[in-house]
Amino acid sequence: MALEPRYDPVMTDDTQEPGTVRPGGRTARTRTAVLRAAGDALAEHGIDHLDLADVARRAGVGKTTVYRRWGTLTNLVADLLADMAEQSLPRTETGRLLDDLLANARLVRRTLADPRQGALFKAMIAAATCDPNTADALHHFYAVRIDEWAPCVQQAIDRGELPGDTDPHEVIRAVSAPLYYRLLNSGEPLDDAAAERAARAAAYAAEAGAYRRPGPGAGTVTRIGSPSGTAGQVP
Amino acid sequence: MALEPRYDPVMTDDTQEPGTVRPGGRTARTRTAVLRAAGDALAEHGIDHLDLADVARRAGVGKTTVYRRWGTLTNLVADLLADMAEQSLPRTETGRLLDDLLANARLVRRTLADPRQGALFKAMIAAATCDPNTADALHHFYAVRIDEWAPCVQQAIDRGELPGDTDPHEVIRAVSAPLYYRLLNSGEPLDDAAAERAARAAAYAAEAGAYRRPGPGAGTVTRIGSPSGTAGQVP
DNA sequence: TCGTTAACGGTTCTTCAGTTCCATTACGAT
DNA sequence: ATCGTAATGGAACTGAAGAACCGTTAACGA
Repeated sequence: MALEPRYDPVMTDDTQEPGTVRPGGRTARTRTAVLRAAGDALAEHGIDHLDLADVARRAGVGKTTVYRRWGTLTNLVADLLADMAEQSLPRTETGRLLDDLLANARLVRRTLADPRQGALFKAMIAAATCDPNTADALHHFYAVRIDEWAPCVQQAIDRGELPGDTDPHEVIRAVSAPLYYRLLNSGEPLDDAAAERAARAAAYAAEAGAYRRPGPGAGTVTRIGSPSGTAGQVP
Repeated sequence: MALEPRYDPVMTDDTQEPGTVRPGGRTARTRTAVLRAAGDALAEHGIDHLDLADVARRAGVGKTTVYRRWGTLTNLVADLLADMAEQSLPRTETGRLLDDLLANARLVRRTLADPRQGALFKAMIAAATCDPNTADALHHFYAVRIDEWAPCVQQAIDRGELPGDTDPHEVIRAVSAPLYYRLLNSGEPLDDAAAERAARAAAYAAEAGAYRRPGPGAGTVTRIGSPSGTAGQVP
C-alpha cells in the first residue's frame, strides 16, 4: 500500500518504529514506566500468564501503546535487557583474584537469591529461549557484565598468578555458571556456601590452566603444565 | 485413596485424575503419543506460541483428551520430564576421573548442541520457571541424572585422587553448569572445546578441594590443603 | 464372553488476548 | 508562541485458546 511516488519529498518510510522520531519527553517517560512495570510483572508472574494489558495498567499507560511499541512480550523483554545492560554496577577491586571472584560470586548469588531479581532473571532467560532477538539481547547483557569483571582476572594474569594465555572472560563465566545451574536446573539452595564454592572452583581451575586459550597448534589434548602447583596431574 | 467405607456405593471422589483407574492399553498409548508429540512440538516452537491443540493433532488424539488429562502446558512438560527421568542412558566407565568427566561433558554437550534436544531442554527449563510443579519435575530429572554419574567421582575418591569429603554430586553438576550457561545465558558455541574445558575445570577444582563438604566446624573460610599438588596456593 | 464405565473425540460455546479505529495530547521544529 | 504530526489512550472488534457437553469406544473385572 505504497503512497503514490510522485512528489514524495520525504520518501516516507512507513516502517518507522514508533518512539524513534520523538524520543524525548512523554515517549521516554512511557518507556521508563513500561520497562519498570514489565520488570515487576515478570518477577511476580512468570513469562506466561502475563499479559501486556497488565503491564500497561501497572505503568499507567494505555495497552494500545504497549502493543504498538513492543508488540510482543519477548520484544519487551529484549528492550528491558538492553536497558539493564546499560546500567552497570560498580565492581569491587581487592587486588587478590580469589577475593575478587568471591565478591563477584556473592554479588551474583545475592541477585539470584533475591525473590524479585531471581524471578526476573528466570523470566528473562525463559523469554530468551522463545525468540532469537531476545536471546541476542540476553547474550549482550551477559557479555557486558562479564566484560566488567574480566579485568580482575587480567590483573591476576599480569601478577603472574595465572597462565598468560588464560581467557579472563571464561573464568568469570565459570563463577556464575554453577549459580545459574542451581537457579534453573537443580534447584539447590543459593546459599553463601554455593557462592564460595563457585569462586574457589573457578580460581583453582584457572590456576591449574583449565581456562587457557587453545594454542595455535592445539590439535589434540595439549598437555598443559600448571605454572604454580601440580594440579595438572589430574589426568 | 481408600475404597469407600461401606454403604456409600459411590462416594464419587471426582478429584480422580483421568488415566489413573484404567492406565493400560489405550490410556498408555495416548500418553506415549502425546508426550512424544509434546517433545517434538516443544523442540520446534518454544514454550510460547505452542497450543495444546497442535500437540493433540501431532499425537493423533483429540484435543479434549490433552486438555482433560494435562490441562496446562506446564503440567504436560512436568509429565514429560517425569517420563524422561525414568529413561536412563547407560554411563561409561573408564577408571580415570578426567576421562569419566570428559565422557559426561561430551554427552551433555552433544545433547545440548543437538538442534532438537537443545531446543527441547531450553523449552523445558523455560517451562520450569513458570510453574512450581514443573520446576520440581525438572529438579528431580537432574537429580536422577546427577545420581547416575556421581559414582565415578566416588571411585576417584576411593582411589585417593580426590579429598575424602568431596561431594560427588557437586563435581558432576560442575561439569554441566558451564555448558548450560552457554546454552541459556551467554550463547557462546557449544563446541567440543567447551566440553573439554568444563570437564578439566571440574577435575582440577575437585582435585584442589573446591567441592569438599563443609566440615562440622566450618564457621569461616576453612583453609583447605590440596591432597596432591599445590593448587591450593591460589589464595 | 459380557457388562460396566473410564477414557476418548467431535462439536459447540465462552472468554479474553491482541488488533483496529479514531479522537486527543503534547513533542519539537520553526 | 504556533503549528504539524508523532505518539498516546479509550472503545469497539475479532480470532483463537480452552472449557463444556455428550455420544462413542474400549479397558478390565466378572
